[in-house]
Amino acid sequence: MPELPEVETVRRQLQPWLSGRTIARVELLAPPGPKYASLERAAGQAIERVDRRGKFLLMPLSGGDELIAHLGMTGVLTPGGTGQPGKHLRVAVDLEGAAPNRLEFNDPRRFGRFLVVRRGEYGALPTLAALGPEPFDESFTGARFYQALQRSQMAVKTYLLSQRPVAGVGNIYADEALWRVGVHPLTPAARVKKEQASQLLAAVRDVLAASIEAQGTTLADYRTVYGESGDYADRLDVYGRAGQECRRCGGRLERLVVGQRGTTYCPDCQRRPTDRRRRAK
DNA sequence: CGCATTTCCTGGTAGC
DNA sequence: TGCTACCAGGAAATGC
Repeated sequence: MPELPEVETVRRQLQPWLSGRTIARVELLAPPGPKYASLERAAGQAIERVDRRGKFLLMPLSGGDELIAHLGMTGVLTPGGTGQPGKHLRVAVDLEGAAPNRLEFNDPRRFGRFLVVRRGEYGALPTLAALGPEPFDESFTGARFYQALQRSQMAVKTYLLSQRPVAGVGNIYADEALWRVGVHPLTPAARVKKEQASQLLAAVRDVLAASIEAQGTTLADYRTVYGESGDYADRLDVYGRAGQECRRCGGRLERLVVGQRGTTYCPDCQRRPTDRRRRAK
């Protein structure tokens, strides 16, 4: 499922092809709705560039609008124009100029979004409006991350998934980063120590950077713009490995549910924070 | 406002 | 083989 590394991979591939291109028309094949709002406004505007914030692709348009794509779980962007439209084609963007001159958005599960807003006006996208810092922003320090964590009593994993303390971390990389620093996913965010917070931010950066280098993690649906799989799945230490052995201590990885999300962790490396109510054994 | 819960959606798969 | 039941989950909507 596309998280920051997968979206960044797609961005890097789209950028040289799409930037500067003028949109001739946009065809909406999905039922109209807020997930596909205002697409008709894009016609006649040029795509200035392809940016990314967290898991959102942001394409500022020359007429003062902005085209926003979120891949959800199963969204795939591909240069189209070949063959018949697929069963799950939701949006097709026709471009002026030489082929390939069509961008297709396929999304079997329809969790994705593909819409136009006035530039910078993210009222329809509250998560984007309240998005935390980009993890690779150099002015984003461990101290600032610690301050952000201090503001919430939520389980640290759930808080990471909210996109508020840092942008772009999803279920896979949250589990990976927490395992790397030995923090239990249910630890209240505000109880993460200052030193741990710095280590956690460093771990988030390391795992995201390594995955970007591998062009992301393909478990099922994610593909790059050119249809390739991401190779990071082979390097996952915890996600999807419940019941297998921990690569650090050799113990058995366990699965639990945190904030309605499947979570894998090592009960030996990631100790639960002290619970005062726990009875003596 | 903060946080928990529910909803959206369908391919894949386990079980019979 | 074909059927049902259930699971996966990012973000928004809803509830308290």
